[in-house]
This record gives sequence, structure tokens and C-alpha cells, in this order.
Amino acid sequence: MATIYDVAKHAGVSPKTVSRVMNGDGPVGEKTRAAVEEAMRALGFVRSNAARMMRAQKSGIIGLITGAISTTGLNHKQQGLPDLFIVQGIQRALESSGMTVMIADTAGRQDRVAPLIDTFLSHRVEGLIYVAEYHQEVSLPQLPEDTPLVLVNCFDTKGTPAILPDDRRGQYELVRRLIAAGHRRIGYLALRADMVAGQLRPQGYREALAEGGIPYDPALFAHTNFDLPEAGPQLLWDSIDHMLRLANPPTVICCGNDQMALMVYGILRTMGRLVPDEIGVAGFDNYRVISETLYPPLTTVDLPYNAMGVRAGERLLSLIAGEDPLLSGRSPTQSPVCVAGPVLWRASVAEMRPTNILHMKPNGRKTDEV
Amino acid sequence: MATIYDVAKHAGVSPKTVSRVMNGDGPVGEKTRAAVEEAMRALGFVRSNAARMMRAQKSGIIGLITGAISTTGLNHKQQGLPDLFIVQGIQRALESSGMTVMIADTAGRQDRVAPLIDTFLSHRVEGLIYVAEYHQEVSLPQLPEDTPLVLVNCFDTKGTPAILPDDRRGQYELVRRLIAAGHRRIGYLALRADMVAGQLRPQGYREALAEGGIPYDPALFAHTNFDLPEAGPQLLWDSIDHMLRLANPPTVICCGNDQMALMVYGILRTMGRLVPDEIGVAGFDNYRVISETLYPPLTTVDLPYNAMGVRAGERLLSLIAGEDPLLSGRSPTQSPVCVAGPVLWRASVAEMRPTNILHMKPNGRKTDEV
DNA sequence: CGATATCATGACATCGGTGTCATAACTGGG
DNA sequence: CCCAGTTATGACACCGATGTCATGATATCG
Repeated sequence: MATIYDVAKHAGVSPKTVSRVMNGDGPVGEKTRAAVEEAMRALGFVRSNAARMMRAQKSGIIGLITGAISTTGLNHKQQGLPDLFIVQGIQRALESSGMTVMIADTAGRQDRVAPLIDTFLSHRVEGLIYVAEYHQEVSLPQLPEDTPLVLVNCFDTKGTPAILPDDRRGQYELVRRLIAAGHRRIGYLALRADMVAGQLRPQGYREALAEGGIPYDPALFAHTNFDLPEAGPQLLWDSIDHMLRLANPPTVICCGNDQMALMVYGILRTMGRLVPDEIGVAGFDNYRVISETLYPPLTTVDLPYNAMGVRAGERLLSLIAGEDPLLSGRSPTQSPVCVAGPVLWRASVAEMRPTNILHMKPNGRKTDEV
Repeated sequence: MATIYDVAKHAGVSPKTVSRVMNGDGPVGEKTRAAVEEAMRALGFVRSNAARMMRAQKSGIIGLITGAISTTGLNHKQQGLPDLFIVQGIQRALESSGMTVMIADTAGRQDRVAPLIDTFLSHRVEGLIYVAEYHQEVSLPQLPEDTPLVLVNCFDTKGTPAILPDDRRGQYELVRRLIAAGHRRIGYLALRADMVAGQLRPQGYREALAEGGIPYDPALFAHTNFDLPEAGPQLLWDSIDHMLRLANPPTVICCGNDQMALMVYGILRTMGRLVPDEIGVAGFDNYRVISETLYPPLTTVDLPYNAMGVRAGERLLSLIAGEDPLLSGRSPTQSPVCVAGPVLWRASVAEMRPTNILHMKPNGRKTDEV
């Protein structure tokens, strides 16, 4: 591979002049510039980043660590969902700054994180981003304090800058929309309670109910571990069956995520219930391969992974630029950034016809069956 | 960040000795080694890859370019499927060699490929891998001939080493399995004919039919552009409707991929047909979020993206090591490596009961309705 | 026309490891 | 006790780009 010395010799100038042509530093004569550019072309010259970064003490590299690529024990089916969009968003944000992203995954093993960080440090990354496969709390090894870190889809207790999905808000908006559509009996099949999303989303659900003057009915709410290898579908079936046998059954069921909604579609139809005519279904995540392909298409909440990635990239850039409130000590407790996505209203939930609405009172009981 | 000079001073030795401790080159005295290691720990030393690679003329970096991350116009719903697993496989293969993967995506724009390659070359990558979002032909700009390249999920006309899914074989095995289960009327809803998978998979289907002595019936075969934004579901509905109205309708329908199968589930159930009791459905890809979550779970063919990634990584390593048949001119036409995945038999297709099978003759016509 | 400002260019040191070669400190056989 | 043969260590150059400073060539102005 050609070096600037080769180029310089070919063009009959000094290496420094070649450098000037590349970087537009000092002034360069018109003919000289042309000669150098010609020489670069002739030799197929590409500048060595290693040498450059050694001198400049800047690598132009961002390290991205993700556990998201890999199969994790507990959530083996969730693999590969969000992070691509997050990565894409990150790249979009970093693109203009000329940074290159170096990526590595932990293969789901926490003990790989430390060595990966070392590898990245040996490349003198200017910043690190850690992407988790689902909204959770994490604890990373200590970094040298001059290496900024941004967490995405996760948070820690040390106040490290974090970009999170606004699960509570998203679910709140969706349920609000359901209520506006005339629904009063709204079931909720939640994710496992030990997942952050299994807590925050139900919280949004209850807030929206409260605001709509609808009392919370425990019979309409269940945590269901639907992705258990064998028992999952059965558990889900039982939860749904239980709700539908109520004297006052739900007119729509919210699912903890789109994947659960997919399974619910199958179960409801096997039960002989038409979606959306007899019962509505709503999801969460806007996992598009599911939400757009389901028949009928799924009403859901968009989880703005791409936007989160962009925010993470921007945040990291500002940290690198030293505009960081944390490092400069301006704001000691940096609250995480929550990004909310829009409700996507599709055909899986019916707008209640006025007559149907008349059948209901705000408290959710039928009053005048014809 | 500390350098070996800092470490050397701290330990009271020369920089070269520190280097020896790190690399285990020359002999080092016991006490000296201990002192150096202590110094490294005390200073939090991490060796600079830039300096190292400058001297060694090796970067230890592999460049990975993918269009797979991004939304492409034609297949906007297909995004984010394979590449994560491919990336994971690549990393698994490269892990032991100590290589680091640098990743960049084209955001679906072909004109971004050249600049990305330049960026990678400036980092002096030791090899490049290009991953396409779906099985297709590509044409990449010329690379310096000492930089090896491996294509994954795509191929070109220049004989560049490529790792491909064995679409034909996979479909063949699946249909063979369907026939073994007693099915004689097998419908096929193919992907668009301008996609490689829309050609090779049907080819495998027909081969299996031929081998099973079942005549190919054009009425049971259709290319259906199911992922058209609006018209998609309707097209698919019409194709299915047409097949089911035949005097001799299919007992199982093969879909071009799992996503199509997902939509077919919805349509069949809306039509009131039970899966698998009244009609079987099979997919392709083993896109697990779909195939395992569908109710009932989907019979499909595993597309071994992870294995393909591993193969690609191994191939690249051998190219870098100079064991390449191409470069050494041993084998001029390097045929692409096709990786086939297993058939995954799940509940979406019924094993025909013996009585049912008795109703059929090998040519697929009913003979003795009781 | 001479003095000074500006432009164009080059010499040289430097970044942080590592290869090469030299040298110093031992060890053991005769 | 001396010399060959190891073992342990250091001095120095080098990889390729670039910051600093110096210098030669023009341009500008009083």
C-alpha cells in the first residue's frame, strides 16, 4: 500500500506538501496540488489511519458493544430485534462526524464485556456505546474516565448517560386511544414482572384507565410468560380463556409486545373469535415484520429504536466534544433520556360503533342489552 | 492514556523489556516481569493498536459492509432479518484469531459502498466481508488485489468467494418431507420471480415432486408479491382462494418464506380454514420470531445464517493466511459455498393419517371416497 | 528600490510500539 | 581462573502522517 512518501516522490514534492493537499492546511500552489492529486490517483493512495491517529491521538473510532445480537437464555426468541435499528441510528448520527463504528457482541455472556472493552481501548476508541437487547438495568466495569460511555436500552445506578424507550408513556397513549375509540373493558396481558417493560407498560395502562375514569379490574390483567419453550402458548390460552369467560369480558386485549400479540392472534382464532370484529388486539414495539404482516395488521406502539440510536450517537458526540454536563460537573444527576414513539392505529382494533358505546356505561357494565 | 514508556519508567526498565513482557518474545527475568506487570496494572496500561499495527503492518481489523441493516425500497419489510446472525457467526469464526470487526452499513444506497471501502482501507483492514440483505447478485467496485473479500448471501460474476444459502436444496428437502407425510397435492406460493429465492426454491419444489412421482400442476403454483404495501394481502388472498376452489385442492401450502406464511395463517383463518387440520402451511427461513411464535408453530426450513457467517469468517481467515486457491492460482473458478439448513417439522402441517393416504394414488387423484 | 508582509514549500521531530543488533551479566567445563 | 555459551537487557531505528519552525520566492507599499 502506497504511503505519502511514495506519493511525494512520484509528484516531486515533500511528504509534508502531500499532507497539506490532503488536509487543506497550509497554502499549496495550483500546479503542485494537481501533481500531487495525480500522483495519489496513479498510486491508488489511501491514507493510513494508524499513523494519522498516532500523531493526532485521535482514532475516529466508536466502540459499540451489544448483547443484542446474541441469543440470551431467558429471552431466546427476542433475539435480533431492536439493535439493528439502533445501530443504524447510531451510524446515522455519527456519519457526519467521520467516525467509524467498531462493533462487537458479547454472545450473551457478561464475562465477555471486560475483554471487549479492553480491545476497544487498545484501538483508542473515542467513545463507547452499550446496547442492551431489551430494556433493563446493567452494570458495566469501570472505564477510564476520559472515555465517554452511553447506554442504550438500558441504565445503571451510576448515572451513566442512557437512552431509553418510554414504555410507560407509549402504553399510556395507546390505551388512551383505545378509550377514545369507545373501549371500556380493556384486557392487559403483561410481560414478565421481572422485566422493566413488564412494569412500566402496565403502569401506563393503569394511568390511562385512571384518566379515563375506568376502574382498574384485576381480572383483566395478567403477567404471562408466553415465551416459555413449551408451556408458553398454554399459559397464554388460559389467561385469555379466563378473561373471555368473565361476565363482562374485554372488547380489546393489549399485549405486552407484538410477539405476544402474534401468538394471541393464533389462539383467538383457534378459539373461533374473529379479530377485530369480536375482539380487538393491540401490541407494543411495532416489530414491523409482525405488526405489518399480521392479518389484519396490528395496532401497536412504535418503539423508536432508530431515533434512540440517533440520540445515543448525538449524545456521545457531545460527550466527546466535552460539552458534557456530567464531566464538567454542571449537572450531577443526569437523568436518562426517554424516547417515546407514536401509536400506530391499524385494523386489529375496531372503533366501537356508537350503538356499542351506548351499551356501555363509563364503569364498563352493559346496561341495556336489546 | 499510559504508554510503554510510562510503564518502563515506573518499573525501572527499558520500553523494549515491557514489550517483551507483553509479547513473550525474548527471555525476561522473573523479578523484572513481576515489576513490569505491576507497573502495567498500576497505570491501567492498554497497548495502542495504532502504534503496534504501524510497525507490524497488520491492523487486526476486518471490515464488514452490509446493506442488510437498512431499509431497502423493494423489501422494506425484510429488514434486519439475517445479518445479525451472520454477523454473530462471523465474529464467532474470527474470535480465536484476535481480529476485530469494523462494521458499516450502506443505508441501502449502492453509492455508499465505495466510500465505505475507502474508509476501511484507510484503517488497513486485513479483509472485507460484504453481507447482502437477501440472496442476490451484486457488483462491487474493484479492490486492491491484496485485500481479500468474501461475499455472504450474494455473489458476483467475477468469481469472488461467496457463501450462499442453499435455497434449492432446502425446499427440496421440505417438499420431500411433505410427500413422505402423505401429502400429494402441494401448493406453492412463490416469492417474486426476480428474486433469486423466488427461482431456486420453486426449483427445489419441482425436483422433489418429480422424484416423488407427482406431476407438476401449474394451478398449484403462483408467484405472489405479498409484501406490496397495499395490494399484498389481497393478491395473496386471491391466489389461495383460487387454489382452494380447485376440484382437487392442496392439502398443504408451501410459502416462499415465513413472513408470507404468517400472512397466509391470517387469511386462511379468516376464510374459516383450520391450520393444520384442514390445510397445512409451511414456510422458509425459520425466522424464529415468526416460526416459533405462530400458533400452531410453523414447519419451515432453517436458513443457517449463523453457519454461513462462520463459514464466511473461516474463508476470510484462510484467504488472509494466503491459503487461497484463487490467489495462488490453483483453482481458477472458485464455486460458491452453498450452506443448507435442516427442515424443521412443527405443528403447522399434519401427518396424513393412513386412511387419508389410502384415498390417494401416487398421481394425486382420489380413488375411493368411502 | 529596499523593507516588510505573504505565500509556498521543506527539514525535522514526534506519536507508541517493536525488530535488529549490541552489550552486560551469568553459567559451567577444562 | 579463563573463555565459550547462554540469558537478560538496553540503544536505536523505523512504521506513516502531521505539527512546528525555518527558508526561499513573490507581492506590496512607502
